[in-house]
Amino acid sequence: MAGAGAASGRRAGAFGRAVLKRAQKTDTSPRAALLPKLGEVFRTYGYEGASLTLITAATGLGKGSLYHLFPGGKQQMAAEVLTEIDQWFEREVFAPLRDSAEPHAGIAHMFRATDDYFRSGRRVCLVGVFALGAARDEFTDAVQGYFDRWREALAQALRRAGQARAEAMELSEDILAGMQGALVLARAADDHKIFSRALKRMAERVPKRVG
Amino acid sequence: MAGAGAASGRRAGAFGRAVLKRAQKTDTSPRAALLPKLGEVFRTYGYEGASLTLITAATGLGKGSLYHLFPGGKQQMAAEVLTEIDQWFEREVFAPLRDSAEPHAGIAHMFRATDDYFRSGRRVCLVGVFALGAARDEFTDAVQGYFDRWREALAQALRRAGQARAEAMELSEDILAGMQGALVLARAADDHKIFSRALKRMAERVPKRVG
DNA sequence: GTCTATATAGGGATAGAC
DNA sequence: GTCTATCCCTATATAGAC
Repeated sequence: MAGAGAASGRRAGAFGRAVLKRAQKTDTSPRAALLPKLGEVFRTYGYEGASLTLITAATGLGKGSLYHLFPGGKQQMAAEVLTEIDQWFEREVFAPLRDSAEPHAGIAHMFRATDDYFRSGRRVCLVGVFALGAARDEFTDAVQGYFDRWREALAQALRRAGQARAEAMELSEDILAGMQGALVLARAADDHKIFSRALKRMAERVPKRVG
Repeated sequence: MAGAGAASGRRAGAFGRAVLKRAQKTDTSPRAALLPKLGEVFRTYGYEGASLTLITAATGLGKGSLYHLFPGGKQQMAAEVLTEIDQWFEREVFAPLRDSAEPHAGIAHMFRATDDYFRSGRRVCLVGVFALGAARDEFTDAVQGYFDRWREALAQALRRAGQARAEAMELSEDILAGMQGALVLARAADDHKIFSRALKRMAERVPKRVG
């Protein structure tokens, strides 16, 4: 779930489907199926804590198979997981924020998709976990880009919704920080409702549509 | 720095000083001097990533010395670091929130002390780092207690400042989450100003004193 | 493409000299 | 109280059989 490709393969001949797949960069190779499982291991144990033993247990594959699929080892696994996460957010969150005709709809969609993705607070943010640790320096671009493009897309939607430039910048920063912090607090207290409450309050801080 | 004991040993005879030390639990043993250095290693590399090799480099002590001082190994080191952090916040942040005659003064003091402690965003929160990783389960009480008592002390100050019970609970949660999230974003973007901006905006969300 | 060795390095931890 | 030397285990990674 939450992975790429859930929306593919709907109605197309063999040729059309292949084109579609390439166009959307949907990967049906065995590696693609592993990425969500790898993601959960990195999320739970962090980059350093995610040992190959834990990874073999989570994936059901031996080390030999893993290195066959990811010759670059753990680093490549994490890099591909980050790429997949980025693509998911680009499609499900950033693009709607930028493209939806009605900016409030895009913002509402962001809150829904985010709540889903983080399982209403039961799941932490892998990019946040990496950002806080030493792994940040090994995955700088992915970590910076994720938050940067999220903030930028959200600020743009807020501006389109009528907010002044400075206020849109500030509120987008507040909302992103509020979500990340709520994930920290939720996991610290082992109480996922902290995240739901925070999401709700942040949605309320978005100025309503005039008229 | 930012550790315990900076305020001790000011003006007291040998006996008075000893009493003072015990009363404040100020520890002048060599172990106490190591805790800040250990803290920085755990903060930077996380619990799993903080290898004894890194720790020996940061402290200038060999493994033998470290195990002489901390027979419980890495676990004990981390536990004592967490205790020291907790004591520092209890003294510099939680107690002022609870005890200051003027609640707004306690809250203002919290923002100043927090800005200092996190070096205006250049430093991440060790408790937050632990909370997000697998170490949380090994240090549950310390991790839960830290955020819990902070939130509780802040909510109490907000109530004393005139806020309704429910609003005080919500705002205290927002402020804690906002700070933690801002530390994540600041480190992700490698831009500590994100934290300062967030602190300022959160201070503005605290209702002003009436009159 | 998957597995079972195996190689090599680094992990945490201990013993014992000084 | 500090060091060096060492133990044993687990880490990542590779080779090669199937």
